[in-house]
Amino acid sequence: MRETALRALKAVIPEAVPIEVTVPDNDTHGHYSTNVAFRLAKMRGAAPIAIAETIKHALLAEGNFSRVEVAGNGFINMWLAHSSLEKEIADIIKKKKAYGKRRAPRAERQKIQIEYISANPTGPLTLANGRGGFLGDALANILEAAGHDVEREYYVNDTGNQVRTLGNSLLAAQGLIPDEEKFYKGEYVKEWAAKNASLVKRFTKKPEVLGAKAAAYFLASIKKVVEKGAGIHFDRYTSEARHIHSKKFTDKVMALFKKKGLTYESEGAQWLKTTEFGDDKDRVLITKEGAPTYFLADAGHYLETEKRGFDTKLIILGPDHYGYVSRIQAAATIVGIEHSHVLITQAVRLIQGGEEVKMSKRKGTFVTFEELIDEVPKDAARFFFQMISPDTHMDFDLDLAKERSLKNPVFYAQYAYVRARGIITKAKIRMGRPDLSLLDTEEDVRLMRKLAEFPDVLRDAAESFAVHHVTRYVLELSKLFHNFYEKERVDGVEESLGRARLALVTASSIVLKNALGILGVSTPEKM
RNA sequence: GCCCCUGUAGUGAAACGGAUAUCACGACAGGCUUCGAACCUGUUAUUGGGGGUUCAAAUCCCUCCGGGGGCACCA
Repeated sequence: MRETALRALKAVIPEAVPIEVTVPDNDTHGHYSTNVAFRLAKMRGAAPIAIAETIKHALLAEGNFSRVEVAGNGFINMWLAHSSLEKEIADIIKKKKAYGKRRAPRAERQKIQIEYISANPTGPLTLANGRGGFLGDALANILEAAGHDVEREYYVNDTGNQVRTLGNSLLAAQGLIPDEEKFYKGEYVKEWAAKNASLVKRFTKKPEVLGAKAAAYFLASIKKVVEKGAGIHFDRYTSEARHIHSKKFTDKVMALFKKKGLTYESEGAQWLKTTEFGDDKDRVLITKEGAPTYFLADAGHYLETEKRGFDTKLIILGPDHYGYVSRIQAAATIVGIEHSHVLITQAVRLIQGGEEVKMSKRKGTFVTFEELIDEVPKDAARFFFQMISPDTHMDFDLDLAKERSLKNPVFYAQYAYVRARGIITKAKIRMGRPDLSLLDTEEDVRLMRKLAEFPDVLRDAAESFAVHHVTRYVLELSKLFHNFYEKERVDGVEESLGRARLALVTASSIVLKNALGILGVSTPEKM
């Protein structure tokens, strides 16, 4: 809907000035508002107010707005004509599930690979993994709705050091080899080792094989928790062993680095000149023992992604990977990925009995993602995590989370949907061809406007990777719907008005369902 | 020491450089003969301190104070 305002403004402003249109929180500032007069003031050498007045008259002549006002020092506030809102409501009812989605124009459309979680299969998922998982899953939905081609990827480090360490940890847990500081210590290690005692014993001399077997088991349980428990989906589980090493992508990317003259040898190791791409130091690709580093394998993975035709790569990492960002961006640039974004989610701290517990997978002190999903309903967990910005540091107390899940705003939104569906299924009248111009109370109009915002919200969220904006939108829409519900009725009013209201309720139920669907939250018919 | 994130009502959070800083929970006072009260209506903040840039700063810059995280030939 904001497009209407943008287009109208572009038509009446000859200068190539960036035009911003905002949706004010306050109705007295219009449906849409722009500060463009301030921008033009310098260019035209005139007062913002005078410029705003000129634009105002041009907009009024244009016809999409019922009212245009100049306010403050030069804001231009616009009120959409009621007929524009009516058209939008009719459009929602017509498009149903597809409302809000679009096919991006060819020039804008990107082939995006979004990678999230990618936790090593050496144990259960942590809460931080879950946070990234929820974010990635919803973001993938949002990017898809914005018309891009999206692949959801879980990159599995199923080979190398950490798998051998897992194998050794299992051996140590059974007392077959001496324990070491770097081994995984969690209960899950002891449990698995005890349960598979004979297998562990058989591979005493081959920790990497044992580790691989255990990794396969842990990956399977991760998949179960993620896909079934949390509703987080993936299109591809990319295996480091099978997709990267077996296909020689480490060799290929190494060759590419060499060809570009970006490698050198020092102290017996092979280095990549990542400093030429903004990193604070160069990074090792091959150790002096001749082993490829994790970074080289990751670079190979990025090359594989590029070769598979992706022009955009998005990766969601936890805060422990912060130091990794600039080197992975360097690799992305070198292998030729056009747009590479690294999103860092901030930490989730664990609180128990009012005190912080240091979470460590290695030491085994953490609440697993599975525990969270078991204790807190999936919808509540998703909504809670997706309501806040990934930059926020979270303190997490499982007992509190259980208690809070009862007060979770997700029910507020779902209840709005239930109420809407209740009205629709119980209505004694049929919508037919409603006369939407009858929707003229404050509650009607505010709800109509909020509904019409949905496509704008999705586009903004896609551009800024801001999942929580969609969640906030759902709450705002729910609030307006509850307000409408309290004040206005479908049943028991004059029939033509009732039909128009039924259309508005129908449109509300559609948008609520679509928006909650993007967030991966269900819309029950009854609660 | 260097780098990233962060400091907003009692609590947890939101806010594209914009106008009267939103929302939830808690608290207090009210509201169901009518489409489900898991709802609605009211009451509570000069955004950690100090400078600066701007017509306009929670937002950008500098500085101080306080939190969280990262700085491996580990993953």
